[in-house]
Amino acid sequence: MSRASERAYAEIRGLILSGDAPPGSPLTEEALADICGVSRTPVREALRRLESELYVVRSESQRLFVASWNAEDLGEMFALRAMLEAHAAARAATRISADALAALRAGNGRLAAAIAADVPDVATFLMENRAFHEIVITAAASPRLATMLAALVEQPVVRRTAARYNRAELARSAHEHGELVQAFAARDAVWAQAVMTGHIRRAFHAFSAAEPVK
Amino acid sequence: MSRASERAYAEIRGLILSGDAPPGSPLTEEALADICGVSRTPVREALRRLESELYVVRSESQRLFVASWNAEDLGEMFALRAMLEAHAAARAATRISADALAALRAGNGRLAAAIAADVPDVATFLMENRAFHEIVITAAASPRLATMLAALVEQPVVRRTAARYNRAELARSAHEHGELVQAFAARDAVWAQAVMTGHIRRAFHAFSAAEPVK
DNA sequence: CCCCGGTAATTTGTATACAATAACATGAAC
DNA sequence: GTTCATGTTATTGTATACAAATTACCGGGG
Repeated sequence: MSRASERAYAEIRGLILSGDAPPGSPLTEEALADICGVSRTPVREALRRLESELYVVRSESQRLFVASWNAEDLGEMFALRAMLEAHAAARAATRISADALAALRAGNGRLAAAIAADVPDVATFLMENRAFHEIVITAAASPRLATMLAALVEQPVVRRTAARYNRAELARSAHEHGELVQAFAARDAVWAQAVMTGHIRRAFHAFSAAEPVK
Repeated sequence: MSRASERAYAEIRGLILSGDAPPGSPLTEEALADICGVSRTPVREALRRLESELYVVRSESQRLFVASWNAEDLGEMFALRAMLEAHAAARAATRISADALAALRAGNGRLAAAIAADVPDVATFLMENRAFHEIVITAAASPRLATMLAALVEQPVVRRTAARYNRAELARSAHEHGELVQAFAARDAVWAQAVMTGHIRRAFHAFSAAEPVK
């Protein structure tokens, strides 16, 4: 995708992620074209992509809306994510490079230190958390798996989960990441898979408890 | 998607599935527009969709080609399919309706009878096989899971696997479907998941043995 | 013979105009 | 007051023209 449609994609995605375009709100091509400063053509391409990534949904009459979700959707997304990401962890355990493993260890060390020092910098946590999971997915070396996971993890509602952690949950998350590093170091696929399954499912339940979906 | 782009999508997809557009061959918008009898605009939309469904791949210079695969890709696709479809079977076991279960039983009965009577009608088998798996996926009631599976199962190379079965493999497949029906009737998610896992993995190994990828 | 520029040809990207379709509002009939 | 028909408006779908980028080809130089 080239310049204009790429810009439009980033712009519209930003509107959705920031909440400026809330779930369920309609998206018209012309309005978005004005906002992005391009014509409708690249906007249409961006919307197609956002649709395939489940950011937007299309009504039977071809009108587009920001995707919304209910409790059932959320449960479904996390169940799939747990399964796929645990599979990724299992693959990563036997494939991860020494460099990548070191990067995981370093990132998690930084995070643990910040938590221990009682510096609950949420932005830092989100960044480190994201980097951790991305390294694991890359190490799994399965492009289709990566694509599928991206469709789940990039969903705004899923990204929001980690932002809601309290201090105890941050510490728990960092501890689980630490255990994953151990499992990777031991090249133990079964162990890694089990830890990741629990890691994701606990994240889901902590989030559900904290922010019950209407 | 509306008339012209829908037609273009079906037309181009047909070219890929039939082999008229073999893996690796380039796809230019104008040529496809001529073939489909529409302008480039709906062709572009169709190609975007085919790209998101992995039928076509895009080079770094934005040129499109029919997707190709190697042995590693094939193994990856089947590993993912086994995991996802086993999950679908597990969900279906506790959710499937009496009607859907009856449809599975009936379809598999027809198939078993045809095999027993030594009528190896491949087209019939493919149709029944496809219907069986589709009922299971529908019964799983997880739209995201269905989308992910479709991206795998619809791949030409995957669809080809079942077409290569010999008589013994047909019988085996029908028998496994029968066991799945039993597991569903018993509402046994663990059993259904295990049977489906083996079913897909055996299909993969039978195919790999019969048609080693260059 | 190979390599390197430069130009022509091909291909994709974007903008715009117009057509088709769906949503909406208005008003008449019951 | 409700309902249905109809015209109006808004929105999406398609075609086309042109711009930008990439590729291919050709000629000259090393």
